[in-house]
Parts: sequence; C-alpha cells; structure tokens
Amino acid sequence: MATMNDVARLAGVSASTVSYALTGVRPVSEATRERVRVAMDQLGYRPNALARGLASNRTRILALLFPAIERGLGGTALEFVTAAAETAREHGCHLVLWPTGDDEVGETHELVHQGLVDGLVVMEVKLDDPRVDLLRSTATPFTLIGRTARPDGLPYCDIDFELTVRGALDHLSGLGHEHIALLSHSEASLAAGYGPTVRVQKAFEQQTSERGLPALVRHCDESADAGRAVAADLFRTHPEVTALVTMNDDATFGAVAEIVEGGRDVPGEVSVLSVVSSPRVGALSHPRLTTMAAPGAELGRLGVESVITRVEQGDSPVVRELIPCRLDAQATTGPAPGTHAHTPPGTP
Amino acid sequence: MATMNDVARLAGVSASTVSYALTGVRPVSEATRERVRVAMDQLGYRPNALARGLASNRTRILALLFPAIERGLGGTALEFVTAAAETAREHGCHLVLWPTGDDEVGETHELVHQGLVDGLVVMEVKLDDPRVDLLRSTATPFTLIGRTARPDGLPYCDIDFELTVRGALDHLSGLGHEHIALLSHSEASLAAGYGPTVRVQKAFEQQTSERGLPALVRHCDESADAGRAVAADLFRTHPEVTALVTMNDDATFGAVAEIVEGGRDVPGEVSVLSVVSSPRVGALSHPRLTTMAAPGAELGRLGVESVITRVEQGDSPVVRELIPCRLDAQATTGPAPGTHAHTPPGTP
DNA sequence: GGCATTCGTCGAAGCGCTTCGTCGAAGCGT
DNA sequence: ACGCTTCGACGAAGCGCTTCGACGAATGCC
Repeated sequence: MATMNDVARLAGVSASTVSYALTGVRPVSEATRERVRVAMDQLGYRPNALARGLASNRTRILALLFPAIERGLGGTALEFVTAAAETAREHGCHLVLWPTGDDEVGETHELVHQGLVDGLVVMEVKLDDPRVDLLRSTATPFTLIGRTARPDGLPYCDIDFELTVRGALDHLSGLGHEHIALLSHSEASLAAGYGPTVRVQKAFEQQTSERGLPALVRHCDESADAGRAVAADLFRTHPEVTALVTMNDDATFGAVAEIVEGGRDVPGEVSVLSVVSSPRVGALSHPRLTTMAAPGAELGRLGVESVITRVEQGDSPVVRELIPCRLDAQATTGPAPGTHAHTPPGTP
Repeated sequence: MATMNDVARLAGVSASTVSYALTGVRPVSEATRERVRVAMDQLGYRPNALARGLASNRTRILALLFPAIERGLGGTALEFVTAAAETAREHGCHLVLWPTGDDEVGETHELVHQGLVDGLVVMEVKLDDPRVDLLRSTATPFTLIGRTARPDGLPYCDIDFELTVRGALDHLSGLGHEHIALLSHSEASLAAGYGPTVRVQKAFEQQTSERGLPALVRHCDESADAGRAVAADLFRTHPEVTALVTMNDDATFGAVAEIVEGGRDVPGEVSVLSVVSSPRVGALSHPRLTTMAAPGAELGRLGVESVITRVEQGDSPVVRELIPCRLDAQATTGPAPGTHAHTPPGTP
C-alpha cells in the first residue's frame, strides 16, 4: 500500500506538499498539484484514515449508536439509517452503525474516548439515559434521536408525539368515535422509560381527557400473539370500544386478527389506527392499515446534519426538532357504528 | 484525555511497560501490572484506537458491508446483524455496519485501503459481484454472506437454497400438492444476479421437474400490492394451482390477501409457504404463515468467526458453509383439495 | 535598484501507540 | 564465587499523516 512519501518521491515534492495538495489547507501551484495527482493515481494511493485521524484529530467518521439487543432496527429504522448514511456521505463523512451490547454505557464510553469518531447520533434514547449523562461530560458532539425527560440544552430530533396523537384523535373523532383505546408497547418499555411509550401515553391521556373521552390504555409485548391476547381481553372487558390507536407493529397485526375473528368487522365496528408505523407495513395487513408514518428519513437527515454542524463549528446553536407522523388513511378506519355513515370502504 | 505517557508517569514506569501491561505481549511483573492498572483507572485512561491501529496495523474493527439502497435490512437481517455484532464482541472486536451508496466498488475500495478495518463481511453478494473481484486482489480478509456464481476459493456462508426448496417441496408434496407455483423476488433482482432469486428459481425448476411436476414461476416486486397483482394473475391463468411457495415477504402478504378475497380458502384450497422468512414475520399474517426461517443468526455468527479466524491466521482454511432454512409449519399449509384430508387447522 | 510582500514549498516535530533490541538484576548450577 | 540463563523493564524508532515555522524566489512599490 503506497504511502504519502511514495507519492511525494514520485512527484518530486515533499510530503507536506502532497498533504496540502490533498487537503487544500495551504495553496499549491496548479502545476505541482497536477504532478501530485498523477503520482497518486499511478500508485493507486489512498490516504490512511488512521494516520490522518491521529495527526489531525478528525476522522470524518460518525457513529450511529444503537442498542442491538432491543427491538432493534424495525421497519421504520431502515429508512432512518439510509437517510442518515446518505446525508453523512453528502458531507464527505462516513456513518457507521455502532451496535452496543449489554454494557451500553461502557461501550459508549470506550467509543468516545477511543478517538475513532468525530461525533455521534444516539438512537433509542430513554427518558433517563445514562449514555446521555456520559456524553454530556465529553467533548464529542452528539445528537439524540428521541430525547430525555428534560433535554435542556441537548441537541435532539424526535417525533412530535403530541401532534401525532392529536392527529390520530382528530381522525377518529372526525369519524365519530368516542370510545378509543390505546394499544401501546410493553410494560417493560414503559418501566425502562422508553420515550415513545411514555410520551404517547401521556399525550393520549391528556388529550382524551380534554375531549371528554375516557382514556383506556393497554400495554402489550412486541409480538402478534401478545397483540391477540391483549385485544381479546380489551374487547371482553370493554365492548364499547370502537377505535384502537396502536403503537406496536407486531401486536397490531395480532390485534386486528383477533378483532376480526371475534366477529367484529374492521372498520365497520372497530377502527384501527397504527401510529409511529409506515404505509409499507400497513400494506401488509388485510384490510390495509390506516397508519401514521414515522418521519424516519427526516429524522435521520436532521440528526446527522446537526452532528456535523457541531463537529465543524462547536459553538453552533443546538438543534431541536420535533416532527409529527403523517396520516395515511387506509382501510382500517371508518365511521363509528351508529354514525350517519356512508358505508366505509372495505366493508363486504 | 489521558495518554499512555500520563499513565506511565503516574505509575512510575516507562510507556512501553504500560503497553505490555495492557496487551500482555511481553510479561510484566504482578506488582508493576497492578500499579499500572491503578494509574489507568485513576486517570480514566482509554487507549486511543487510532494510534493503536496505526502502530500495530490492527484495529480490531470489522466492517459489515451492505448496500443501503437495496431492499435493505429486512426482518431477517436484524438477527443476522445482532448475532454478527455479538460474535465480534466475544472475540474482542467491534463490528461496524458500513452502508455503501451508489458507488459500491469505490467505497469498498476506499474502506479497504484506508486501513480502518481488519476484515470485512460482505452482504448481499451478487452472482457476479465487482466488490468481490476487488477484494480478491487485496490483502484484507473477508467473508461473503451469499456467494458468487463460481465462488472457488472464496470464503462464504450462505443459505442452502437447494435443501430449502427440497424441504418446501417435501412439505407440500407430503400434503398431496401437485400444482405448485413459485412467487419470487422481482425481475430486476433476477437480472441483477441476486443469488437467492437465481438459486431458488433454479432449484425449484430442477426439483419440480425431477418430481414430474410442472414448474410455474412468477416474479414480483417487493410490495404487498405487487403480490396482490401477481397472485390475481396467477390464479386467473392457472386455477389448478393449489400451493404457492413464496420468497418475498411483502408480496406474500398481498398474495394471501388476494387469494382469500378471490374466494379461495387458505389453506383449504390454496396452501402458502413462505421461504427465507421467519416465524416472527409469519405471525403477522392471518392465518399465520407457514414459513421456512432464514438462518440469520447462524450466518452472522459463522461469517464473523470466519473473518476473525483469517485475520488472526491468514493461512487458515477457507470456510464454506451452506445452511438450509428451517420449516415452521403453521396455518397456511394444509392438505391439497381432494386429498383424504383430516380437516387442516385454522379452517373456520 | 533596493526593500518589504506574497506565494509556493520544504523540513521537522509530533499525534499516541507498538515493538524491537538491549541491559541490569536476580536465580541457577557447579 | 563465577559465569550462565531468565526475567522484567527501558529507550528509541517508527506507523502515515498533519501542521507550523521558515525560507527562497518572484513580485510589488517608491
């Protein structure tokens, strides 16, 4: 593997000149630059990232920190990652996904102090997240996807859960529903302080109360089976419910199956609206799910841009963005039973 | 950030001794090692990965190369990644996911010559993959997940598509089916030489022929809608078909929906078996899909282990592993119509 | 025409670590 | 008591690059 010295020798210049020709930090005459360029591709030279990083304290590598164990990269995370990687590339950076194991904090600590990355994007942020406390005390720029309970002064990009819930309730209220239940993530995720679980539940309880509706919340593990079980129990104990807001892709499928098998028509008797999901996932269901799509791509782009900005000028203002999910009305939501209904689509 | 020299000074030893205490490359007395240890965590010292890599030519970082644009990290890819990351960790390595953009080859080239990684695991290998040609000519160890058309001498881990198709046909034949169609990935993926598409199709055609069955193959884009359309067309032109082998998660959901809506009972009249999928995805369907689960975790583990072995001793024998998918019989496969059938499960 | 500028280039130092050659001190046998 | 080995620790070189101070040549000005 050719080194910079090889290039310098071949081009008949000094190593520092090669460096300047490469980085443009200092001016180099057109003629010299050309000679260097020729020498480089004659040797197939590639700068060694390690040496460069060591000398310049700048690697142009960003890490996307995510806990591998958890629910992992779900359907919506993919477009997040893709957008993030693309954005990084546009800025001449690399974005590596850095899965953390059981010892999240330790591994994060190591990553940061290893000097391997210029900055990081932190996924799956909990309301009380020890990684954040750690990062606060280091010099490495970072941005959260999600946010802690009190994200004062921290840069973050997150879903606007209040607006999302508002959108969901508006949609269902507009269809005449008055008994709306929330099918959320697991109790465990609530206990762990997983932001979406907590924030959606809070928004749901508050906004239903504002509208004078009862607030019925059920937690559910991340599986179709759990969805079935919870839905069965819910409609046994609360047969008056006519609409379900779900935030739990796997469980949603189970719930819909259970409702239909239990003899209730969807959306004739029960409407289902899956939030923080995506049309693509919704299309897998039959009838096709009405969803509110998580703004994965937007968050990925914003998150990376925010980090890069702070890497390049540490004093730049902190980015805080909240983006709501977009409604994609499909076949699982329709007028509440007894409403002056035009027949909803998808009814046999 | 404390350096090795700081530690050395505090411990009253030389820098090289600290290094030896840390790596164990040369013996260090118990007493000295302890002093170094104390100094280290007094200073919160973390070795700088860049400097270490530069000096030792060994970063303990492995890259998992995947084309971000493509179908991306599907449902089964998650457990693959998780297992791979975990395995790397067990060996004291880091596994970073390295998404490549449009210029796959260029980015791979850069990655390899940057010296940033010790080895790589290449995902989404095509039958004729320029990245592989590139990697062959470099010194960096790598292992393919998938394989090229003629993977002579290359280390790879892949799904055993022949055995998988055999398993699928055995299952369906055992249930009395004689008109079995294959619903595969898109034409585009076939044209691009995507291994699974090509190999499953070939195995399907060969094995149906061996069994004296007609070979009916349909390609289909990766979406529920495309699945619907293709299924509709298939059963219009070939009403005799009683079983569908699918390899296309999104399309499978659409196909099942279409079949049911078209008035055919699943599995009473048509059986559906989704291969290279997973029980988790199968559980989202109603009725629950019979699947053959891709051995994601096994492949991830094997792939990483193979690379690490070659990193540590370059002359180790080349690993080649083929693992079939596991059958998980659920509710979408049952006896062919007209067979001396006990009522299949899930029939109303 | 002489002096201050500017431009382009060079050399050397250093980033934080590993590694190799070396050397003193201790342990062994005779 | 002597040389021999073994053990543990040291110092210096070097990995491939960036960066800073410096310097010669070309340029500008009065």
